[in-house]
Amino acid sequence: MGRPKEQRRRRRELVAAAGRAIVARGMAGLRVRDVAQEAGLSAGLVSYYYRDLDDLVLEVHQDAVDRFYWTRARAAEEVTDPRERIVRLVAAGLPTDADDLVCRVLYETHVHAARSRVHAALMTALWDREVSLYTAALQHGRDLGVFRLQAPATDIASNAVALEDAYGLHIVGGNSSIPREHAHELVLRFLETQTGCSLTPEDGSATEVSP
Amino acid sequence: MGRPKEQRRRRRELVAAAGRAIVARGMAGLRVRDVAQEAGLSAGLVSYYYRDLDDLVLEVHQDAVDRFYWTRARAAEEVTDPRERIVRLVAAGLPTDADDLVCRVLYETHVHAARSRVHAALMTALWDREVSLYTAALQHGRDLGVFRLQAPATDIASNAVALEDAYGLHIVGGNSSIPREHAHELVLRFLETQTGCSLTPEDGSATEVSP
Amino acid sequence: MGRPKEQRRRRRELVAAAGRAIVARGMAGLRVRDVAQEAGLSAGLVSYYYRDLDDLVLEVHQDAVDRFYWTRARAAEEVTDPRERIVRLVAAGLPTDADDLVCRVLYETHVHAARSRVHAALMTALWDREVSLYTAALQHGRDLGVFRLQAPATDIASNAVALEDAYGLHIVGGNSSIPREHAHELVLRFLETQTGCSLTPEDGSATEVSP
Amino acid sequence: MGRPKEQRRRRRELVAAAGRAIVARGMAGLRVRDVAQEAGLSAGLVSYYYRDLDDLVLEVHQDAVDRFYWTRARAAEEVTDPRERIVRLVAAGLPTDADDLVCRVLYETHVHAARSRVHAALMTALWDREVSLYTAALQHGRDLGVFRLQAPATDIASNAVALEDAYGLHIVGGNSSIPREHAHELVLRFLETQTGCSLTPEDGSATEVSP
DNA sequence: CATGAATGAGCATTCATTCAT
DNA sequence: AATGAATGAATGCTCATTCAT
Repeated sequence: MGRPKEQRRRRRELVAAAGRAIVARGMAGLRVRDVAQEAGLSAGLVSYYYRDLDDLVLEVHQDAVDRFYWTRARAAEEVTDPRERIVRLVAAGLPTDADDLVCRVLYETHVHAARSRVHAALMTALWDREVSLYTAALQHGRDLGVFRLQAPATDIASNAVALEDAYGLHIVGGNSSIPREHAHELVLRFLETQTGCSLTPEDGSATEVSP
Repeated sequence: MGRPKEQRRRRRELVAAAGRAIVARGMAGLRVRDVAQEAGLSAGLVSYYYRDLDDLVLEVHQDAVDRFYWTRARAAEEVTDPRERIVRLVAAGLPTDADDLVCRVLYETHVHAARSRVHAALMTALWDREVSLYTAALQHGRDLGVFRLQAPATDIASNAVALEDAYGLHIVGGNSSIPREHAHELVLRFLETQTGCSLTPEDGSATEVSP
Repeated sequence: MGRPKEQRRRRRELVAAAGRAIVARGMAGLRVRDVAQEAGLSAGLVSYYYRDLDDLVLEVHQDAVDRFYWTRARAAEEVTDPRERIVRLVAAGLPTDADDLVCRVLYETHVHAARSRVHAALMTALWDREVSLYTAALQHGRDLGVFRLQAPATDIASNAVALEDAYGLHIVGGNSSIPREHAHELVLRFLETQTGCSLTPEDGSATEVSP
Repeated sequence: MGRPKEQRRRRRELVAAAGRAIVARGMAGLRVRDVAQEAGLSAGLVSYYYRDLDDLVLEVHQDAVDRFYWTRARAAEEVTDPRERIVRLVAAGLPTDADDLVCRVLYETHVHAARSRVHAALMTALWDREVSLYTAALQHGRDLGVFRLQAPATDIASNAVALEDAYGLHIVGGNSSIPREHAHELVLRFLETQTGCSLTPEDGSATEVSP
């Protein structure tokens, strides 16, 4: 019944609206009304498309995970130099600012994962994919002889992703002791020591660190 | 007017109950009823003690911050050896398990900080205190000649706290790719490379890492 | 957006129901539930139409004022003879019986006026309009030479309205010493002495009072 | 049990407090809490003295009736001249101002009489006593040859009391078209025409009205 | 497809009352 | 005698949902 094209469009709108609503009201406080208002629709229509709010929330999480992952993956793919690739991964791995929508949705859903198996699974999946991204870049650099890794690639990758996660949490949370730029520096310095390679992005000529 | 002793006792009970309720239902979904039920009291009595739920939530956050910080500070103070001190800081900095109450409350309130100045301030304060704890321990070890720091003490401290924050988030969130033990290892390995010092806790005889 | 016709009908129903509820429970004791029950609707719907009960109460007052005034004005207009007109004004100015709905609503709101500027204004407005009605009728009779007024027309009018107000209050209040018929007599006798004109309605031939 | 003196004192305090509370919140909206707060006591104690609020309200009504009646009776008794007596009755029959406590209580209870037999009886009793007061004064003046009554004494008395009741209602209700002074004038003018006797209180020498 | 009307369940809150002190 | 603690009932309100249009 109806045109499936319209259906899909509406659902995409609702996912976007729900994301904004979650950011505004908090995951656990999400109400059908909020989604409707964000979407500029009636509350009844939201129920019409999503019988269960949890389904909608799940799609929001999936959507955020995809957006976040592919943004980073694409950013990394755009360059071949392993140093450049790492620098780009870090840049795309931190929230652009305290209002970064995708990141805020992800933190909301991540904390919510403590109460939901499905969301825990999505969180785990994103983690694994992010670690893979870093691992691949690190191994690539090592294979090219650019990086001299001080630890197993997956360990370095894990810690890099962890640092991003933590600093991201504090950035969107408004921790005044950690400006985004500072966080950015700290992650890069960490990777420099772990790869034995300068990753200063400003001068454009990332060079090996002399011992 | 009444017995202030009883008042304070009740309020402490309610703070504890509210913490459990927040963990169970989520920060934004917290209802007076939940707190009352957790405390085994009537809903009316919760309103009687806390006209505004926000006040109660704030006390929960403060309480969690204090508990978390002092547990770590005390754990660190119990030993004088800088290596032991670092090891203890890491152990006390990660959730004991996925159900660690204080940690789950902290993650709930941290994400909520994105919507509340006051909670952002509390989160910032905890961060600063944790970084100080690590910084002091690192400087102490350096002064004793045990640590050869590969970066400024505060930078290493920041990254250490960040790693704990992130791994803690994934532990309580049920990330099956990061068991607590693994996270523990990763943080310690990070600190070993940054301090140039073995921090293996098992054998009890932490020794310098030979280059 | 919806059918305004239906909206207005529902609101009129609610005003009527609220009037009955006020009479049954008293102005200050009015509850949303009472209105809903009187209207045979759910309590939620009352809130849906009137966010604030005060707004509904205000409309009830306005409605009662209008009904009361226009009933009297129309009654007076139906006849041209000034004596008949006065007689009709008096008859329409007293409650039909102790259960007269409009009158009971008016007394409830009048007493409530002591606590509310808005209701005081409505009460004043009704008073002024009633006095005007009598004043006009008295002047008309005087101009025709039927009445010989013993005092300024507005003074007589004021006192006539006051007598109705007081006797009406006692009639709806169940004062057993003042049956409606007696009150009616007393007001008419007062007006006979003030107009120097017989106003006996029974025999149908009101004649001048001989001095 | 206990000292009955204290009991009676407390109950008198509560009656006074309840009167103030009724004026502030309205008869039907009266709550135990309001009485307690007005009396500066705990809510539990009000329940202790008056198991049923209706009993307290009844005493408030009785108290107001007594106060109102005896204030007038005493005012009238203080002078022997029938004109002076009438003038004093009128003065004591109108509220001193819009906040006149006894009068406001009486109007609250009078309107409430429409819902309560007992209060209707009290209202009737007050009415009868007031009419008696006027009737006696009028007959006294007539017997002395000072008044030439234009109607039966009880009829004039009834109308006089009615005028006071109505103007009093509008005065406490805040009817801006009827200042107290104006109401006072209108009642006196009415009585002058009915008694054929000047009742101007200002000059101190009330004299017969020449026809 | 989309809305406003309408409901009932669930919520926080307020209240009168009871109880221990 | 008097109070504050504590509760359960009741109230108003908000919400998700259903339905007619």
